[in-house]
This record gives sequence, C-alpha cells and structure tokens, in this order.
Amino acid sequence: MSYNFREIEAKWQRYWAEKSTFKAIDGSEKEKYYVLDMFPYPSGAGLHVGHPLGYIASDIYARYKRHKGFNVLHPMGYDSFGLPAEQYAIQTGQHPSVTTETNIARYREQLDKLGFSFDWNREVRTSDPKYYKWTQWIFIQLFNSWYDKSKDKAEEIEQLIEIFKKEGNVNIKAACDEDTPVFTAAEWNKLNEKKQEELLLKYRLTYLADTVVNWCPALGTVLANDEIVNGVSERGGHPVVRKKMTQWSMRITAYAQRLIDDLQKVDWPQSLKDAQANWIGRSVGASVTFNTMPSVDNQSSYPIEVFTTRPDTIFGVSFMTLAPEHELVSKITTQEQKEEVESYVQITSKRSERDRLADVKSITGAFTGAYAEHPFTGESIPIWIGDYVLAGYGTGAVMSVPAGDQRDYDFAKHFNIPVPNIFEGIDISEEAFANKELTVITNSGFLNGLDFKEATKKVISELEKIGSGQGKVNYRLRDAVFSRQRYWGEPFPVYYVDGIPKMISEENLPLTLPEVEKYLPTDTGEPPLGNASVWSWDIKQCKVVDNNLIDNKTVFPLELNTMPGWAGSSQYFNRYMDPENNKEIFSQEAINYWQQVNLYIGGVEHATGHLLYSRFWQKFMFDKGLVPYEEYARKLINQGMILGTSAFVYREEGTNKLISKGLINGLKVTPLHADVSLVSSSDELDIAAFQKWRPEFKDAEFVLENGKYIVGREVEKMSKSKYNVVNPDEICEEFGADALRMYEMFLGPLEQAKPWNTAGISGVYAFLKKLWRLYHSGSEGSFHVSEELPAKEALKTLHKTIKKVEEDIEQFSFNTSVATFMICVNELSAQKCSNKSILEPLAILVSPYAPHIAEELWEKLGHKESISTEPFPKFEADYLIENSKEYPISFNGKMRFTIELPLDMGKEEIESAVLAHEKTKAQLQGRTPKKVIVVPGKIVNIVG
RNA sequence: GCUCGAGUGGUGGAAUUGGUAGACACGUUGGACUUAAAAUCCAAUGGCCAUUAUGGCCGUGCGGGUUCAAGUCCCGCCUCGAGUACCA
Repeated sequence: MSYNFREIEAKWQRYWAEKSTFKAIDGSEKEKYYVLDMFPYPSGAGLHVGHPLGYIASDIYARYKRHKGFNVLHPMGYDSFGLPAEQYAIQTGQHPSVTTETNIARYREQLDKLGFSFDWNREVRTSDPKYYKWTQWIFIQLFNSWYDKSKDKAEEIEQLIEIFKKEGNVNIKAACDEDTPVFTAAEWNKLNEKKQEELLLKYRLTYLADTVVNWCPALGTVLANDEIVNGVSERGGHPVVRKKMTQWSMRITAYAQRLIDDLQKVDWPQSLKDAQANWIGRSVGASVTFNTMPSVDNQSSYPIEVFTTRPDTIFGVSFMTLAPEHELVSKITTQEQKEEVESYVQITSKRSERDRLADVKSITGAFTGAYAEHPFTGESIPIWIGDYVLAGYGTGAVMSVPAGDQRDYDFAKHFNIPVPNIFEGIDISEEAFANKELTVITNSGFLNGLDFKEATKKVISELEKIGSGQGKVNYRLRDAVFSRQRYWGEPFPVYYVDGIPKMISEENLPLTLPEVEKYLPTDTGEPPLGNASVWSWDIKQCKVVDNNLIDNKTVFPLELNTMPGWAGSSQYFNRYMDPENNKEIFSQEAINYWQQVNLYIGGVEHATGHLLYSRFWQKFMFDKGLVPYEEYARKLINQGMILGTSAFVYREEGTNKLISKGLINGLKVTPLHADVSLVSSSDELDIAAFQKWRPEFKDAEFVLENGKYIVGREVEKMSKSKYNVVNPDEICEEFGADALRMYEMFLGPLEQAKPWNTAGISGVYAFLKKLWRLYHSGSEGSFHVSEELPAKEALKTLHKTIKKVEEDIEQFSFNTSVATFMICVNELSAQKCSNKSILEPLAILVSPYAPHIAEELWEKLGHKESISTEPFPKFEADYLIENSKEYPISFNGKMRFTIELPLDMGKEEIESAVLAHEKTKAQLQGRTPKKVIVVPGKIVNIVG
C-alpha cells in the first residue's frame, strides 16, 4: 500500500467537516486558548502559496494546543467589504455581493483543501448585515461618548450634557476640537438645540467636521494616510490631492497616549511596536503664543500659537514661519508684501504633495511684512511663510531658532535673517547645533547657564506666569477620517434633521445597504448611495422606532457615505466569541470565557492601519465595560511574505529576437516576465508553450544555448502581474496538502521573507513517503506494527524528537522541527523500528504539521476517534542515553582537549583539568596561574 | 536623514544563545536497481593543499577589540531590506 495522499486528504477533510471535529465549546471545563488569523479580503485572484503561510503556522499551533488539552478557538471569516468588488461592479454592473459571494466560495474551497482546523460554525463576514449591525452599533456608542482626560476614560455624552447644564465647560478636561469655545452654564442653557448639538459634536468620539482630506479623484473617494504610499494611492497608484470636505472622523487622538503606553502590555514584535510608536509620534515640548504687533496696515493684534520641542531656545528666535495655508496669513500680510505673499501661496498650493516631497532641498518662502512680539524681550520678530512648515502638524506655525534647528538655519541663511547664537562655546557659523544634551544656554536672559532640562522647566514656568504658553505634548497621529464615498461598505446609522446628525435607534439596526442603479457618484456629485431610491422607504420604517423625530410626512436625509475598510476589521476578533448573537454584540459569558486572543498571526503591513484602529476600538469597549482587557491580542506574530521567483526572457532591443540568458553578453536587451509555469526547474523555457501563451512571439527568433532557452531569475513579490504566482491547488494535486504545509514551514523562519521554490518540495514529500513506509513494513508494504518492546535506540530517537518538537513549537521555530522529523524518520528507518509504542506517539507529534496522514495512521493503529485531541507525548529524559556531554576545551588554538562527563556532575573534573592546563600555560608564560571556576553545564570561567 | 532588521556553502537555511560552524533539505556528481525512464536506495559535496589510511591550513560582509574560546559580545565601517519622512 502506497501513500495515496489524494484519497487520505479528501477522506479526513470530509470526516472533520461531518463530525465538526474542531468546534470550540463555549464555557468548556478545559482551559481556553484563542488562536486568531487576520481574516482575508476575498479577492478575485484566489489564493497563491504565499497567503496560507500564516494560516498554516496558526493551525499548527492550534492543533498543538488541542493536543495539550486546551479548548481551542480557531475561527476564520472574511473581510468582505472593499474596493475591488465595487470597481468590478462599476465595470460590469455585477452586484458586489455576487462577486464577493463567488470569491468567498473559491477561497473556502482553497482553504478546505489545506486541511485547516477552523471552527467554521463561527464564520463572520463584514458585509453580512447580521455582522455589520454591530459595526454600526459601535459607531453609535462612539457617537454617544466623549473622552474625559481627567479620568483618562470614555464617558457617556449624557453625563457631559449634565455638566454643561450645571457649570458649562470651564472645568471640563476633554479630548475635543481645538476651536471649542469656553462657555458657562447660563450660556449653554440659552443655546438652541442645534447650537448645542454643534458644540457636542466637538466632544463626541466620532464627529462630523470639515477636514482637509486626501482626495483621490480617480477612485472618487477619500483615503486615510495609511492608504497612501509615496503620495499616490496604495491601490492603483493614482494621484491624491488635498481637499476640504465634511467627513465623519474618529477621535483616536484621545487615546494616543494609551495606545503608546499599552504597547508594553503586549507581546508583539519590537519592530511593530516601534512602527506604532513612531506613527503616533509623541513629542514633548511647549505651546507658546506670540502676538502680532499692530502696524500701519493692521491695527489689530492676533495671537499666533506655536508648538516647540525646544522652548529652552526661545531667546534664539529670530523669525517666525507660518505654513502658507495658515489662516492668519491673509490677515496679517501688509499691503507692501501682499503681492509677493499671494503669489507664493499660489505657487505652493499648485505644487502637488509629491513635488513638495521630492524637492526638499530648495528653500522657498516669503516675508509677510508683519511682526510678532517676543514674549520675554518684547523685540519685534519678522513673520515669514514657508512651505517647510506643514499646515497639518502642530499649529501650522513655528518659532524659528536658526541656531538650534537646521531647517530654520538654512531658511535664515537663504533670506539673510540674523542667526543669534544662544549656545555656550558652540560654533554655529557653518550649521545649526541641534544636540540638546551637550550644551548650556547663553545670551538668554534668565535662562543663562542652564542646560536643556533645567532651561525647559524654567521657561515653561515663566511662560505660564505671563500667560504666554504652557508645557504640551504633541502627537503626530491625526484623528482618523471615517467617511468613504463608496457603495460597498457599511452604511452609517445616521440621518440628518436640520443638518444635525442623529443616530438611528439601536433596535432598528442594521440599516442595510440599499440597491442602487449604478455604483458611481450621482450626477450631483453625491456618493453612490445617493442613487438609491428605496431609502426614503427605509426612513419611513424608522418612524416606528423614532417616532418622536420622524413622521410619515417628513423624510429626513440619510448619511450617504459608507464606512472605511477598517471599520469591520476593528471588532471581528470579539465577535467570533459569540457570532450568532442577535441581541448583543457578544454575551458577557462568551467574552468572560474567551477573554482575549492568545495568539494573533498576520502580516506586518497592517502595523499602522488595522492593528492601530482595532486597539483603539478595544480600548473604547474596555472603557464602556464591555471587554475585560484593554488589549485584545496578547501575543502577535508577523509572518514574513513568501516571495515569487520571477522568470525573464530577454528581447534584443529593436528586434524580435529572444536571447537566452547566457548569450546576452553586453547586448542591449529588455527583460520580459515569462510565466513561471512555463519554465522547468533547471530554468529551461518551454518555447512552444511560451509562444502559445504570448502569441506576439509566435514568429520570434529564439537564440538558444546548447539547444535550450535559459531564462533569467529574480526574486520579487508574488503577484499576478509578475507571472510568478504559484497556485496551492496545483501543489496539493501533485504532492498533497500535508507536503505543502510542511514545506511552507520548512522554507525558513516564520517571520522572515523568503522566496518560494517549488523544486524543494520533493524533500518533504519524500519524508512523508518514508513516514508512511515506517508504518507499512509488512510484506508488499502492508500496514504492520509490532507490539514488542522497542529498542533503547528507538526510544532515544523518539524522546529526542519529542523534546525538540515541543520546544520548537513553543518558540514558533516550525522550520527546525520539520528537520527534526526528517532526522527522526531516517533514524527509525535505519533501526528498522516498527514498534507500536514508538509509532503511536510519533503520529501525534506529526499531526499538527501533517494532520491528514497522521489521522490515517492513527486509524490504522486501531483508534476510532480523531487524533486531534490525543495528549501530546511526554518527554522523559531517562530515555536519552545521552546523559553525558563532551566539553571541548581549547587554549591558544594549539592545545585542545576534551573531557567527557555526566551532565549534572563533573565540576571537579573540569576544574582539575582546566586547572592543570592553566598551570602549564602559566608556567610557559612565566606568571602565576589564574583561579579556575567551573559552572556546571555552562562550562568554564577563569577569573584572574 | 531618522528608526528598526539582516549579511553564514551553488541555493533555502541550522548552530543547545559564548563551546567541534555549515544540522536538515534543494541542487550537483558518482554508483546500485532497470531494456529504458520514473520511483527508490547508497556515497560524495565550504575552499585550498597533501595523500598510503592517518592529515594540514583558511573560512560566518570588512577592520579592530574582549576572552582559554566569537557566526554569537564590544567599537568603527560597508552593503542590503523594511518602515517613516521638511514632525518644529
């Protein structure tokens, strides 16, 4: 009987599905363990071999944990809202839900072939109304909350209203809009409802605001910062422009500090934590207000607020710079400078973001003609505008200290502005001195002689005294724009009364996505939902619930934007705990049992997107008392990308000749991608198949070497457009899912990017066949195990393997455990081992990696139940005959000797041997011997 | 520029965290079985030198250092990759 993986794999996949083998039990007596994968967006291209890498790793770990006696939750679902299905709809008219359904079916089929132990009963889809009901629900909770900075916690908006009624907002410390006015209780109570609502919007955790957004005309939508790469859209590479729009935003900045601090609570890769901390970009400094000086043109004085990390250098200010977009620019510019300033503002606004980024070197700016008063010296400081100051960071204005900042220095030199030196003993004739640790301040009034720390402290207290500033922490992180002008996303549960947003009542959720005629913006430029005709009907239904606000006659407009891609993915991990619940987002029993994700595996590309937003939502839910942990994923691993090995043919320029790689020798050639499936493992191109694939080369001349056309190779990202995609289905067909699973693990460390090479799979395939043969040592390869007691040697091999495999899995070194299995099977084969007491535990060991073959062997060993919850074999050190170890000791590279001794003994032996050696050596060198100290198991230390 | 990370055979990668570098696998070469191929099995495989078996020297990006002992630790470079970018 040979290893027929096709039959075996189909059989066990059917068995698992029928018996619901991997169903996670809510509230089981067993200890819980939650293993989560980042759920995929079901794209039309299907899976390539790179996609399942993380899923295989998590599956191995989940299966291992089941063997270790845990009640494992290992769910899967789909992030099924998204742009590609919508774009396909625009092109073809096919409803995105149909496209999505088809793609999901294909994904499911591909996933099933790989033998994952997912609990499919818990599947979620973000585009399913039963699911997005709860995405909308969270949105409402955010809308009804504000952030109390004094408690560092989200609170009910009702509570805020009560405070406003009693004492206004003077005592409130909240995360709110910058432009929130101060008001008293009396003033609040006098306001009409609309005005009150407008003020409340400045406090709500999700709010409507005019924001400058990244507008992508080609995609017809707004993009978040993390959806833009190098100034163009991540998807499609279209240009992006800045545009002002009214949008929903999420007040994630309220949580900036907690998002940084709590990184300490999680076991995540340091690089990912760094990326998040950088993205949030905390900087400590002060906010300082400079007042403009009244002039002939301008009698009034305006305050200009700046943020600086170097308040200690305030006496070195020789000018101020505003971003060209700063709102004060038009107000303070003098008649004389008007023309120059306006033309400069014109030029900079025309420059695209991309140009601005590309051109960092050239220094541009214009003088406004206005001056500000220095808060301490009273000197007049010229106010400039320059595009090196960004409107979007801090206050869009800086106090320029050329002595301490290189950009200010360059600007000053370029425009002949003085550069006062405020650093003792530092030469600033060539460049600015930005190292704050290494100097003391001088020429700075009351700050003279102080270092950075002391001066900063002192200046802040002085600023506070004169009311011109205070210490401040600034974050790079912006509030997250939450509106998208798309069809295929969650509708907002929002309607408008007199321009004021209202939430649809919770019992009326979900507000389902309506049908539309076309998926493009309306003729009047409204988002695609504006095309829906059935929404007014929906609204009338709402009256049943919201009868105070909606009657049969009045139709209130609904929000026409939809939510962004990250909305649905910010809560799915908790929803898996209780996915069918239609009354609550999840029951308290479910969340209290499953608590949080123990292991989360996914790609690092979500570092500043999904992984940040979902932490924010979790913290909010924690504040609301809905979840027991402030962080939802205790441990996270980023699996590395599997890269493709692209193949190239080389066309000689200006000809239709394709030159074999070895014959290029300086010829001018254009490399062209060739589909990797047309190339043999020895890099030979199948010319006939290639011509069929690319009819334009039907008449091309192929210049061969040794009768072959040899392609060039290059490692690139695996992608359809590079024709280097390897399909897992084909691998499964040829070698089986078990071989694919083991090979993906064998390729290299989980977290590292590594190139795919199909040829290498023969090694693990041969291993599986050898493993099979180990259990089929009977005549003609029939199944045979012996009941005899195993040889010592075999026991040693087994226990060595148990130890290593367990250690490897715990450390996620799956690649080395595959090697361990190979060694194990080779040794057992050589020993002609067929003992049941060896082969039974071996099947369990292999089972997380190659579950199908393990189940089959387990059944043949006479077991009726699935192998999946069999206890993991116990390692017993006694079986390792290897209870002594050789300690090599070499001195000077010349003398070399080895001591063999038991592991836990032999201190004296080592000591005396080393001592003897040391004595000889000391004698040779004519000195007294050093003391020799031997640490058991840790070899030797010599102390002088 | 800044912040992380990595450089080991022809290739992917091991190395008990300071203790015999190159496990395991691919590839290559030779052999067995076969009419042949596939499959399978065996042997060799870092480089150089020597050879009658035994051996010798060099070797983990480069240059220093610590140590009896360095791929591993320290200092200074080089190269590549990822993230971020006029962040005040």
